[in-house]
Amino acid sequence: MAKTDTDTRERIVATAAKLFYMSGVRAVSMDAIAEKADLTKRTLYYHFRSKDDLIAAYLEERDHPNLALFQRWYEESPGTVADKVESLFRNLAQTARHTKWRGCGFLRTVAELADMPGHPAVKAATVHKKRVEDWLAETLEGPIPHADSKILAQQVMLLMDGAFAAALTHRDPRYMETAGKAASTLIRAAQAGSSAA
Amino acid sequence: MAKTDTDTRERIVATAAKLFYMSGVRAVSMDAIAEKADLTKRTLYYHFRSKDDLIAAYLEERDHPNLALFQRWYEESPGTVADKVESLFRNLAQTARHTKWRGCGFLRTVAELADMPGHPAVKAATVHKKRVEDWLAETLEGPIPHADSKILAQQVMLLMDGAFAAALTHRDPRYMETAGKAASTLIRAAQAGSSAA
DNA sequence: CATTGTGTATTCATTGGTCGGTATACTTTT
DNA sequence: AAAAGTATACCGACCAATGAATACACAATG
Repeated sequence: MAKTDTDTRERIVATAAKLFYMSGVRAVSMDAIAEKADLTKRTLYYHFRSKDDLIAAYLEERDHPNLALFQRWYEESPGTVADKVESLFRNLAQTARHTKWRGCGFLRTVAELADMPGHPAVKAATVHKKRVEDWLAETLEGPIPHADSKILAQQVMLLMDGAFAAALTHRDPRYMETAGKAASTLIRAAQAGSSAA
Repeated sequence: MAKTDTDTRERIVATAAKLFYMSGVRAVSMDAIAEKADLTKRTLYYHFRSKDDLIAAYLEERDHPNLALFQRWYEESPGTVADKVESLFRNLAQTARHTKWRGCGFLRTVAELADMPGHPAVKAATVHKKRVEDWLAETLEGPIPHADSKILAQQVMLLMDGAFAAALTHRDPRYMETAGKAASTLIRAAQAGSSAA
C-alpha cells in the first residue's frame, strides 16, 4: 500500500482529536490512540515523530473549520453587527449543551501546556485565536467608524474565551448567552461613542 | 511527635501548589512533590489518601487568599465602582507580568480535568469562581439600582476568565487591561441604562 | 527489488499507590 | 514511678501498570 497515506494520517488525527478533546492531551496515551484508530503504535510513529507533533497536528487541523463555522454563524444571522455577534454566542451556547462538549480545545491545550510556551500546539492555538480576533476586527471595522475596532474585537474575544471557561467551570451554557449580551452591549456602546465624538 | 502535624501537611500542600500551578496537575507526579517537599511518598500518602485529594487541597487552600486579594485591591483603589473594578484588572495585569505567572490555577485545573466533572478539585474551582462572582454582585448592588447586578457580576467574571485565558494564550498581560476597560464600560452602561429607565 | 507502510515485540523510565517497619510521645496499667 | 501499651508521624523498598518511543521484520506496490 504505497499509496497516498493521507487516509491513515487523517484517521489518526481524527481519532487523536476526539480523544485529546474529550480527556485532555496529557491524559491520552499513544496506546489509547492506536487502539481506537485500530492500528499499532508503530504506525503512529511512522506518521508522527512524537506525541507532541500529533497534539500540534490536532489543533492545526481544527483551526480552519472552527473559524469557518464562526463565520457561517455570523453571516447567516440577520440584524446589526451587534445582533450577529450575539447570535454567534447563542450558537456557541447551543453546542455547549451537547453531552460531549468539553469547552474550547485550544484553550484547554494551552492551559495544559502552560509550562511549554514554545510547544508547537501552543503556537497553533495562539495563531488560531489571533485569526478569529483578526476576523472579528475586520468585520467590525465597517460599522464602527473611528472607534478602535481592534480593541473591540479583543473585548469580544475576551468574552468568548471567558464564556468557554465559565460555561465549562459551572457546566452552564447560559454563561455563553450572558457573554453574548455583554458583547452586543460593548459594540453598541462603541457605536454610540464614536457617533457622539 | 504525636503533636499536631499541620506543619508537614501545610508544607506538602504548599509544595504541591507550586508544582501544580507551574506545570499542571497531571504533569506533576507524587514522586516529584515528595522530592521537592523533602520527604518520602509514604508520608504524602499518610496525609492524603490520593493524588486527587491533594489536588483538591491545593485549590481549596487557594480559595480564601485569592478572594481576599481581590477584595483588598478593590477596596484600596479610589474612584467609582467602575474605576475600582478597572483597577482590579490592572492589578491582575501586574501579576501577569511575573515570570512565574501561569494564568489562573483554578481554570487551568478545570481545563485539565474537564472529563471528570465530579472531581473534588473541579468542585473547589467552581465554588471559588462562584464566590468571587457573588462578591462582585454584592459589591455592584449598591451603585447599580434596578439593573440586574448579578448579570453584571457575571459579565465581569466572564471578562476576568477571558483575560486569564487570553493573557496566557498570547503571553500578553495587556489583554487584562483591555478586559478591565470593557468591564468598566459595561458597568457604566448599566448605570446609565437603569437611570434612564 | 527498493521504497512505503504496517505489525510484533520490546525497552526502559515513570506512575500512582502499598507493605512492613521504626521512632517518638502520650496514656494506661501495675 | 516504672513498665507496657497505643497512637502518631515518618521512612526505605517495592509493585503492577502504564508511559513514550524503538528495533526488527515483513508485506505490498510500482
